[in-house]
Amino acid sequence: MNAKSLGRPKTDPSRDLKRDLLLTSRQLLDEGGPAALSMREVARRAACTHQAPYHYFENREAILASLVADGFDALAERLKEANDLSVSKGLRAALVASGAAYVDFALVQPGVFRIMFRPEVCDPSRFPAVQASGARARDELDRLNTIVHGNKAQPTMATILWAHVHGLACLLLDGPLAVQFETELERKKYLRSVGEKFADLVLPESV
Amino acid sequence: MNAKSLGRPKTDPSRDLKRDLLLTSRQLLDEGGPAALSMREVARRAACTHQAPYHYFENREAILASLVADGFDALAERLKEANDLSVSKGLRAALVASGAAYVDFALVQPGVFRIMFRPEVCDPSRFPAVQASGARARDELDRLNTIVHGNKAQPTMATILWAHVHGLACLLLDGPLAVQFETELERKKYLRSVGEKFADLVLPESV
DNA sequence: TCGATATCTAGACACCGTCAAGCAAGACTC
DNA sequence: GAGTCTTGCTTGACGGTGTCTAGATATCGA
Repeated sequence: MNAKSLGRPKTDPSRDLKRDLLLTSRQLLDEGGPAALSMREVARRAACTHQAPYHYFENREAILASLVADGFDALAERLKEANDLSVSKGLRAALVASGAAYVDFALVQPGVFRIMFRPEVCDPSRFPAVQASGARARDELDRLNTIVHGNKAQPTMATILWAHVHGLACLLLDGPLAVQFETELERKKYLRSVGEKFADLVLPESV
Repeated sequence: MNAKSLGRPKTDPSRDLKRDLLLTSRQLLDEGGPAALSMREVARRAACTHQAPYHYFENREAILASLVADGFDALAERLKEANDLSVSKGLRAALVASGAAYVDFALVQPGVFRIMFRPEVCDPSRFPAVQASGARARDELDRLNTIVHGNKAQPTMATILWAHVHGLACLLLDGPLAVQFETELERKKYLRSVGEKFADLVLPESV
């Protein structure tokens, strides 16, 4: 039986409910965090009954897991692009760009970023796709470490790199840095100087 | 009217329901995150009706806010003790101890730590006590910055310090470092070497 | 004795996630 | 072209949730 050709095609082929549900979910997540993402509200906004989402997602956590996996993929992609700068622009540029990419991702997709490291919201051990995408992001940060330190790279240094960018993103999203800046320009300027300062610490010989 | 002397004293004076509710809440938070903290479950565990908690807390968020404020106070206290080491043991010892104190706090009170930087769970702007306690913790980290850098201290450096310890705590609690270690001893050893390595970066002259 | 007040209890409401059942219609088999 | 399979939903129900409203009861000051 060819599953693809069976069954009723959508009455409105221009509509993709699954995609709409994911878009709506991301919106709700950005607006009010995971607590604001209810199956019934998602359904209401996507203009379907409260059970329709269960056709595409086993349960609420499966929606979150899908968003988290996509989030890690997007983050890995951004980090890869930043790391690749090392070829054309050198170590230091790659280091600064990676930090900026990580923080920028958190600011652009705050709702998803906030749940990406929260096992009680979405437990990676129950979603292999989340684990795989998470590993991809992690690999890029490890790669940054070897780019910066070459064969002298140590795991402790990779941890320091990740802790720095992750902590910075958290403080900017929800911590004291969230309310400190009047304009986006100010914030970017400050972030840039933090990035440069951190690069000075990690690559003192290049000061 | 002296509000303290009015009203019915507790039938069982050895019982302090408010305290019990807070203890129970912290337990639930550690067990399953904020989603697991329901007013009704708190009431059940504290052996009262589902409405009794409302006598002491305006709503669910008020319980969380109380825990968060206490959490920031405890964190500030730990950081203060670590910073004070600078007098007897020097800058570097204070720097390493502060990082260890921050991370240790997150591991000892994971449930509370996880919601301390999550405005959608507990919005500081609605709870002045949370803001005040949060500022106290922040002040200690700023103080660490001036201890380490003296009159050359810059805000960017304070941000780097906070981002480092906060990121480390997050990665350890819920990130990739959470599953990496077999024993607590291994984890402590690794954390120690991360702390020393970070101190090397921040205080290169003392290497 | 009599409110006033603290400390709760009891019931109701709307909303939540999700289980169970069913229905309409295109695609395939014959 | 009838019958069956399958998809993509809809409808209804259940027990759980936060919280509003309305008491109930016990102890104090007067």
